[in-house]
Amino acid sequence: MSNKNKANITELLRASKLSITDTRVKILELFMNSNGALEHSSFEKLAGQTFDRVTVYRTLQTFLDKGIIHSIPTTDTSIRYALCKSECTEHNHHDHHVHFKCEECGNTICLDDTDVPEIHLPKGYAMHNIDVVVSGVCKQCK
Amino acid sequence: MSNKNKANITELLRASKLSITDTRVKILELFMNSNGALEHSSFEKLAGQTFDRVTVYRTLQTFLDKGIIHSIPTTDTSIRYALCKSECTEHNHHDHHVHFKCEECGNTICLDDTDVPEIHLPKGYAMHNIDVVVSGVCKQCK
DNA sequence: CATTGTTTGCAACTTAGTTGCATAATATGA
DNA sequence: TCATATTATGCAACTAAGTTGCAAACAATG
Ligand SMILES: [Mn+2]
Ligand SMILES: [Mn+2]
Ligand SMILES: [Zn+2]
Ligand SMILES: [Zn+2]
Repeated sequence: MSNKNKANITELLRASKLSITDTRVKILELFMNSNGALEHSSFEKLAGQTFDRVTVYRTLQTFLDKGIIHSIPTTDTSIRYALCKSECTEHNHHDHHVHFKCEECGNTICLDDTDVPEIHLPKGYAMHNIDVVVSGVCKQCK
Repeated sequence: MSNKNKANITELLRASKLSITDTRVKILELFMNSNGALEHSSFEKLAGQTFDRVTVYRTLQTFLDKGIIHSIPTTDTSIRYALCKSECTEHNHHDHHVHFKCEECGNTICLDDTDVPEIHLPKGYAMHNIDVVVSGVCKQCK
């Protein structure tokens, strides 16, 4: 982990008015060093260090609340989490990108450059958020 | 439950080469009488009758395998299930519709007439399935 | 209606997620 | 830098979710 990233993390936490703790820094490092979305179990067995399950749950919830990470829906029992872009704030998320889950390697990634197309709901429905999850085979697994 | 629906259910099970059992019929009745997607807990505490949790899990899995129902992804721990349209078969699902989850009433419904728009993935990705889940406020809750 | 294969329910288990509370760590400002 | 107030963490104990093996019950078939 570079010093640059360490500084980023500190800044990110400060900007969200969160105190800078070991767990939070380590979990953010993990996010930054991974190129896919992470599921809950990834955090407990992290690099020698063990984090209490409860702390991980609470940390992820805090990050969600603050708009630091977003969650990606699944039909199995493993919700995934990924870092939000810097434009996301506590009350205004901008995660309008598509998520891709590879059926081969199981990896889930954010396709940041693939826009979510417009959806026209029937009359009477108010839209707050759209989640698009595409499954298939990824670049690497082809 | 009308006789017509009972006949439909029997036919549906037979078409999928599944034997006609109490649990399967009751769970399909529940689907047909509900206008939203159902989560797992809905099935256990059904109308006086109690179903074993294990049986419910196995029945839903069987229905998924046979293309009788489809699952709707969530970011909480309550995957929802809904009946497939008749065109769905074991190896060829046609669930290209949008799902809507109301943040007020919690209800999840299939917007059967709202098509999933085309998505253009980056080069190298093969698409098998698209899930679109919109959250917001539904007709009734407005 | 007897036989065969499938489905169910139970027990026992694993994994996931929650809550309360005492202790430890962080932020702040004197 | 240090004392204090505030917040985060870890532990214990719990509830909920999901899985597996196996014996008994049931449905399909001729
Ligand atoms: Mn994402
Ligand atoms: Mn649907
Ligand atoms: Zn892959
Ligand atoms: Zn509603």
